[in-house]
Amino acid sequence: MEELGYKPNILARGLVTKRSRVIALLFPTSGRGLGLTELGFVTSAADTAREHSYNLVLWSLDVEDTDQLRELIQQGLVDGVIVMEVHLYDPRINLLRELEFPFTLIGRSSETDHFDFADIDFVQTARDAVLHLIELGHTHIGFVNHPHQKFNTGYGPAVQIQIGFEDMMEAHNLTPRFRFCATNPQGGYDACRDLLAEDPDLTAIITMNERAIPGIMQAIAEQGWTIPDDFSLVSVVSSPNVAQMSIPPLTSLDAPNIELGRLGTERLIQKLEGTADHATAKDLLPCHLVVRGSSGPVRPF
Amino acid sequence: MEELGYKPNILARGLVTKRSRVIALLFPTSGRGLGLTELGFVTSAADTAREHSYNLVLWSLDVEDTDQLRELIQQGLVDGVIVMEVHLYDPRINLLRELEFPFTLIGRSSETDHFDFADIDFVQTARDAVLHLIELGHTHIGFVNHPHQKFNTGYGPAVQIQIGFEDMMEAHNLTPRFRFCATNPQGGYDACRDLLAEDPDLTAIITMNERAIPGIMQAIAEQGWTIPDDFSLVSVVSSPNVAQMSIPPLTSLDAPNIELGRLGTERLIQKLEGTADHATAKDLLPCHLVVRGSSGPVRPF
DNA sequence: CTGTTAGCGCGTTCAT
DNA sequence: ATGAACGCGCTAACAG
Repeated sequence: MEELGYKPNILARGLVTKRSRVIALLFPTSGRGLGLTELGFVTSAADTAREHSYNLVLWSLDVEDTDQLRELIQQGLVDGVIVMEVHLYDPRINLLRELEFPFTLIGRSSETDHFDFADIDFVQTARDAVLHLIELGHTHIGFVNHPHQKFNTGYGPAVQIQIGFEDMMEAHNLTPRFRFCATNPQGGYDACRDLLAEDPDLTAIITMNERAIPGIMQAIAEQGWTIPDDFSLVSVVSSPNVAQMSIPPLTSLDAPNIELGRLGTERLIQKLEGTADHATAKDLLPCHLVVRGSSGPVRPF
Repeated sequence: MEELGYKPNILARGLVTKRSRVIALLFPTSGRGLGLTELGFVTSAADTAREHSYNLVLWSLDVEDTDQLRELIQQGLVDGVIVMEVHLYDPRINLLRELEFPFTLIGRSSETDHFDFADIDFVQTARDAVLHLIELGHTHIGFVNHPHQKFNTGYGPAVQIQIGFEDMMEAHNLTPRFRFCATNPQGGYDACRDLLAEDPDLTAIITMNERAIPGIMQAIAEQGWTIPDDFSLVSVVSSPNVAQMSIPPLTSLDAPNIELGRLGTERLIQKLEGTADHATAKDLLPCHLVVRGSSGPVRPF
């Protein structure tokens, strides 16, 4: 036949096999949450798809925009979707169920039992952060969360991580103090000062609000304190790049974003190929503790 | 016919029209260059594609991996590609030309005349940065570049921006001083100290090496200087998020990444639809100057 | 202008 | 074993 340079047309193949070997990554761009962590999802999902001879398309749809999602799915281009930035009550999930369309989640919804997902183990992450500080001798530890509104609307990470924080503190007979906080330096500054007013003996803060960090550090500096000699700061669910941008570089619990992207993608492909286990896959991965320069032994009295 | 719920199958359509309405974004993941700026390319390319009823697939191939690129193109899934992270001598471009496959560049190659591209106007950006500082009264200004090796291998931005810096300085009868610099805080620290040793009267530094910034700030602080009162720092070709993470927030020239992603994508689609102008499109966009807290009037002697 | 038909490039089935 | 024919779902070209 054609000895050289023949390549099957993937469209024609897809037309007859009913399988395009294309999957979509659903990531809302409007959610303001597009950071390095999300970029890790995207790149690792793309890499993983390629390894399995799949193509990954990007659908940057708003979470609420189920009309367009339905339309895209019905085009028939993709075999399944990976959902990012999952909300507790996520209209996209209802649609996918209704259409009986294959999907996996990166993140968790409210009906956690019924779906496959890969997510950060926020509770464990909070515990690891607290434990790290306790081992350094800290007993007065504060937590700076996301804004109150996010917590109230059931934003999973904000809820979960606070649970982990409170659990671990109480398990050690320590008082858990926390503040909600706007996602900007001013918010961090205010939250930090509030916490110090509530407990002047505070020697450490854990936060998962990256944008608030400069403000927190500012507030600490204004106390005349130096990090990490006088005060410790631990960033949780962050990305290495931002941790390394601070002075001193931040001790952090880095999000397992590469692993999560890979897991979500592989699981979806398994479903499509029919090689998945029967049980739904629930992968909870803890963050990686990386001790950099912002945490140290508690200051002597 | 079918009153409700009929959607054309896009694969079948593509098979007959010879146009899948799918385009690919080529972005090398191994290049270590995956930052917020690149994320902006990806999201805006995806958004723009969607607006024109195109799908965007992600091909995270290594720059050198032309074999796999050829294979993917010959699959016939995509109508054209957008090339990111363009190298001056980029094997991908040769392949695309050889295959006569439609493409646009985000960035520039050596044969700038023959291809469509959208890129940052680095020369103008450097000039804007210098001008900003000159207007503040600074006359002793240093520049911290990327590593020497990147410069030597013809990494476009590193070359272009230095040209702009030197031009503008000499046009004002000022001495341009610069250092190459490893992409980490230690590199920034060393480069800053070198520059200060060479010219103790230095009052401002421009850098496009984001990772070096903490080190630069550290070196300034060790001089007993405060930013922006005693020393000014301007970050060029950066992204707002990192500028806002510093204390004080950095005056920066933010990359026009959204616009670039949009331009590259629209131009490719125009080519595919045959609605493009005959002339090759060369879009050079300057960065946006955003004055935050790291630049101020030169300190009095 | 509406209705019919051919064929895009494959995988699959059926016949040899 | 190898080979011919059919059809996936659509658009384009053509006939009425």
